[in-house]
Amino acid sequence: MARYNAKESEKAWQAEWSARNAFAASNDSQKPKCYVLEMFPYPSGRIHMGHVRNYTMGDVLARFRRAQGYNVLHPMGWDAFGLPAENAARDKGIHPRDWTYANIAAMRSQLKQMGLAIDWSREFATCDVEYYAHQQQLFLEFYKAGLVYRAEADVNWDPVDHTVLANEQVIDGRGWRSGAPVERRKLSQWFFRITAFTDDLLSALDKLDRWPEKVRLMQRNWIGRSEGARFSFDLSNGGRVEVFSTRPDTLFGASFVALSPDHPLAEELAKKDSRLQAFIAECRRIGTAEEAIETAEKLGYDTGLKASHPFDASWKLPVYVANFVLMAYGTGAIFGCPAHDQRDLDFARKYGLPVLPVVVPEGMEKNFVIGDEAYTGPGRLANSRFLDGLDVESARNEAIRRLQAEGKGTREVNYRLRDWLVSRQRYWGCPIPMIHCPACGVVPAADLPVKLPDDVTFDKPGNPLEHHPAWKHVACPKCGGKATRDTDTLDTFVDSSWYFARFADNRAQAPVNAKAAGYWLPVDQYIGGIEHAILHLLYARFFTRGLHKFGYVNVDEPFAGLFTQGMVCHETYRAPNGEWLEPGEIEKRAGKAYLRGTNTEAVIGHSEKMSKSRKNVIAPETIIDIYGADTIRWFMLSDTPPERDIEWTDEGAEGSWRFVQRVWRLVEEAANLPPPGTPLPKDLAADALDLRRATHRAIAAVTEDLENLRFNRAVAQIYSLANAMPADAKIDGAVRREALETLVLLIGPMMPHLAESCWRALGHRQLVIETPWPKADPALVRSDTVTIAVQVNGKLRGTLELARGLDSKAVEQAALLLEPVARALGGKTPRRVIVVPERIVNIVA
RNA sequence: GGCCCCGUGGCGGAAUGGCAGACGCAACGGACUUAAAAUCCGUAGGUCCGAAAGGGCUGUGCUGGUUCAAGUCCAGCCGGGGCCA
Repeated sequence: MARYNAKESEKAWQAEWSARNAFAASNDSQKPKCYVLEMFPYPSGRIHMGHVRNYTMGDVLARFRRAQGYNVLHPMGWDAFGLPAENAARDKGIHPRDWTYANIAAMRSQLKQMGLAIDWSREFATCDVEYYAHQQQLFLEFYKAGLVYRAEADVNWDPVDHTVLANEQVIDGRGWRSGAPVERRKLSQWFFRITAFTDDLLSALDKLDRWPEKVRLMQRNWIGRSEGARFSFDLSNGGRVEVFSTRPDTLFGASFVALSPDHPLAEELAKKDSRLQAFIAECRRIGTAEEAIETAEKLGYDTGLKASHPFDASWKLPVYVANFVLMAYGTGAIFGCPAHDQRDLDFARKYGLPVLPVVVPEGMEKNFVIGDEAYTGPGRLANSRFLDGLDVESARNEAIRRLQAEGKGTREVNYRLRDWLVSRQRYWGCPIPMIHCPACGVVPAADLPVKLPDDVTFDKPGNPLEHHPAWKHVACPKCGGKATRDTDTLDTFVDSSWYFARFADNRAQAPVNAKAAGYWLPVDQYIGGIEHAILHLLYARFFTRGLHKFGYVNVDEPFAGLFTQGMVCHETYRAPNGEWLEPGEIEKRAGKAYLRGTNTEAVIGHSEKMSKSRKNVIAPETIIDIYGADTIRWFMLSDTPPERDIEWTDEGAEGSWRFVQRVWRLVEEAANLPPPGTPLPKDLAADALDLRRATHRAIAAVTEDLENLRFNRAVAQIYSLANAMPADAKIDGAVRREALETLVLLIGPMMPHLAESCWRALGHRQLVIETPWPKADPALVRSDTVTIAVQVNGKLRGTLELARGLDSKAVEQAALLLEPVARALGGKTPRRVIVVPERIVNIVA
């Protein structure tokens, strides 16, 4: 008997599927459609375990739906623009294009080794001119629709690398690469007007019922709707300043007004005040990250101006410029109520400003004082004139009503969500198709596509497009005069905001083939990492609304179902000197780890997400090389629920491998099976009936589990069916064939190569991928008898095996006759007997 | 600090309010083998009684509550994680 040769068999089946063009999706089919999509990868050069887990899950679903009779779209592409390619160019002297396409070729071949049921004919990379040309067209359509605009924006500027940094690239106030202190600069940048859809992006979340609640919550928080009031303070210099506050009820607790360092008034005052100027410059050094601003020490500069309280003109408040006030939120100015806001309190304590509580919690009317913590809870208003005695909500409404009545302000809804800044001062991205003309201003490029020039160098800091001698110089499309191209490229999140629509027809002349997209969208199941819960998904939702507006798609929501899978983790090891060790550098003996080949003990650390820095990475290609793709796929699906972090273990991999061999053995050893299609006998022996029941119960359970992406449970059900396979040939052959064939079909989506080999060995000419999903016979899933638990006072005392549908009285009688029940009762008469039909009897004594 | 999620054997984890621990991993005992690997059979939450068969008690982070019945529902706490600050 031969062991299953995974390597040979997997290669052969992959070739067979490919030759048949088996996974090509039809844009014209009578079958119901199902669009399964995993987040496309960045072409770093090799796949990692996270990819394996992600793509295995998607593949199982794609193959399962296909077997169920759906016309399945399961495509793959490459999120191919981005900084690493430029870093490679600079460090290794490889052109970003060559580096990227070489990486794509390598990863494509690795993904193919996984045996994914992907329609490779739809593949594209976002760095393909054919893709980004369309993206430029879309950019211009957004522009014409008023959804793209140019504005001055604060950016994190790295003065050494001459580039703008994203907030997450600023670490402790320094550029992540250069280590230089980051400056806040104002630059003219391109924005997508995502805030045009704020309300809809927020309210439509309620309808995304196949999204994890967690992700919807994160998006809600990110959008950050808050209700409050916008009103103004009159200033001692004759001007006025508008503030936004969610707590107008605390107005009588105000002790200062604070402006953002970027507030126009602050800048105006700074013109005549060099110390204020210096202070503002100091503030800008923090960068733009909210967290950095939040955790920095609260600092202020007293402008000397006084503001009049809106409810009492004789009440004057000092006006500060303060580093914790964000220009981007509300109006860029606040009133400070130290008693009920922590930041205001920190500020007030530092500058010796009054702290007057105006909201007092229930029962503390006599002795309420504010210490180091602001009070933000419920209570009644105090020290607040006409608001005294009201609860917070009523006081808020009343304060707004009065502000409105006196013409000082209005009720307003504010959002945390900002417009999306998409300008990046980088080469390896989609060029922004705009031209700057000294005469005509900003003019859309007329010569699409605006292609990236090939002859660029990366020896200077900054943007290579800016340094290119010729590329940016161009005639103005409007007046023909000398003009320059925009040298910025688009944020790579733009690339991933519409790729799912392009997959509907990747050769379309238009950016999106409306007919094809109308057929395929929305994506029925999108699968990816939780790290994209906010930005990518929000941008894609925004973009889809734009595409809808332009008539490319007929939905607002791109992803009807979303699933976020957990990370892949592994144990970590450290040498006695504290250095991280790779799994290959240690060996385990009796539960302890030693440096390989020595008696030096290594420290076994926590299981953590696989990462190079902790050296706990296991390369998928190594595992595929040893065990094959089916084993690694099976591992990824087993045991751990898909949304949780999974721990990779060698033992688990071996266990999966053993199961591959076991299934193969079951098929090979099956003796004297009648040919495929042999009808089942009418009368079955008891053990044959049991096997049929196990078979059909497995079909029902696995089907339900796969429908709900509960892969780990499906795996357990399949193990149970394998355990039910008889070791001998006493059971009717046709029944054993049914059980075996079912087992093979059920593993089909998970271990597709093994399934094909087994199916062939069982005498089929057809492939598993052409075979419909098995159907469970309800009569066999439901057993005739039922096990009823019998409790006395809630404690299990025995079980009854009874026919279904017996009346309660009979069940009660049978329960009372059980010997352990009688013993537990000790002669007492039951006070009450609860009979839950076909489930349980509880006797209360 | 606010909001949300999660705490079940040695481990990963099952369990529409109704038999806790399915299934897998690791472990242990046995069979096969000259031996090993592979494979097969079996055992197993803890604890106590018993020679054994078997039986008692106890058990899902902690403390209460609701219920005939709680891993599951409610309240509070402890611990871990996430998001927003």
